[in-house]
Amino acid sequence: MNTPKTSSARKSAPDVAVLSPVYEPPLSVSHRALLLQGKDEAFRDLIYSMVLSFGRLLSCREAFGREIGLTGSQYTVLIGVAHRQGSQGVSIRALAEHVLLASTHVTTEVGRLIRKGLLQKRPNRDDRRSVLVSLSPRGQRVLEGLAPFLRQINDTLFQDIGRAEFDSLGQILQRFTRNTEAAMQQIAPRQSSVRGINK
Amino acid sequence: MNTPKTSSARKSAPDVAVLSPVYEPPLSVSHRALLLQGKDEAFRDLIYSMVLSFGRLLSCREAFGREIGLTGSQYTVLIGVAHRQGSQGVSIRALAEHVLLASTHVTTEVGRLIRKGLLQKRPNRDDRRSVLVSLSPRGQRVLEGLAPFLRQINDTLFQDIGRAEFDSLGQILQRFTRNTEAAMQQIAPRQSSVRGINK
DNA sequence: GAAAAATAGCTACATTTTGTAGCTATGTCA
DNA sequence: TGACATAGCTACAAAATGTAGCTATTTTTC
Repeated sequence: MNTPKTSSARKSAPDVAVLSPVYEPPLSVSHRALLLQGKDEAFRDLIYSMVLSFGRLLSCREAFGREIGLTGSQYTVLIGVAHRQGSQGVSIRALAEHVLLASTHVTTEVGRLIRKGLLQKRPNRDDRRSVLVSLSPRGQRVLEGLAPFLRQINDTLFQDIGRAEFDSLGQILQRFTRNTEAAMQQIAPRQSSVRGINK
Repeated sequence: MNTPKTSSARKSAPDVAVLSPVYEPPLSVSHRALLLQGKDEAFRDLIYSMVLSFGRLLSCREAFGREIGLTGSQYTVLIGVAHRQGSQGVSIRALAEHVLLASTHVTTEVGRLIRKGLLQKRPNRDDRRSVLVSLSPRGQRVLEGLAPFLRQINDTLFQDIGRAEFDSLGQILQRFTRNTEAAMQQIAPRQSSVRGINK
């Protein structure tokens, strides 16, 4: 008969019909350090944790916003202004780069936050195309009031993580971030705009 | 005069009008290990890298989809089926949990992928409410064709990261993910639905 | 075994986020 | 001066996300 003695001798189709073989998708990486016994499961688990925890970070952001009656990206813009306004205010473009949103959306969210009385805007004398955005007194008070909740959640996010792990996470992530930038360039000719590389 | 000799002696308002002091937003964490010289900058940088690089991961996902004529979440559903169909297929609910999308959206995306000829669906005999989704032969071929591009990008993402860093990143992220879950509970009474905790 | 409750999936719709095009005003550079 | 670049704005389109309500089936409970 033509049944091979060992399965390793078999090369292509099995010689008996297998009713429902488990489908095996192609490997998603080839980098050796990411493969355990030729399987990419650990790699996919890692990506999964990243996507999962990333989404939850955004959920926290939404919660911060909701706490003061804002959407997630409105909160992002508000806190972005707080950190970037310096002494004079921040331009729309600089703010957009900081909060990783397209400048066109920053324009509209800033408008909404002004209507809510949380931000203020004034012309930039050095460049009359530009405007300088800053917190209104009420915006400052609102952020002060939110801070305890913010700290509570952020502390929870790192509750059992010490300085050593914090530092090493920072280092690895710094490298990883550089790599994502390289990846963006490899997919760039295939697409026009990419998160974190707003025009 | 009442000007103190040292600035540390000053407690509240300065005694000369400061024209444009730089605004200092409240600290965003209190956890000691995350504060350097009382500043939370390193913490905020870390969160920033996470949001940036994880967002770029989603951009990669979109690029994978675009490569085969799909949107980001359509690709996510397709590859999710590939990894979960096993020998029989996967239910909508199980798939939804795996890909971190609401089951209602999985239903519609699966429908679109069937219309594109990439997936197939059949009734589940053990539970006639349920359906079993699996790749069509064409779906399998499409994923095979995409795999080289997929591996190229994923290799880039980890290009200079060795096994040791890969492992430690995995460990830290595992802990971090648990913490995000705790954070979700703390914001839960304040909001109804949260990414990664689909009902 | 029948009624009540839970579950799987589907459709439809609203909201939010994100992408993109086109416009004005101002600044920069050859 | 004229060509081009930049800052910001408005409006619209596409995609992602949240939610409500419905049917069919299964499980639970009395």
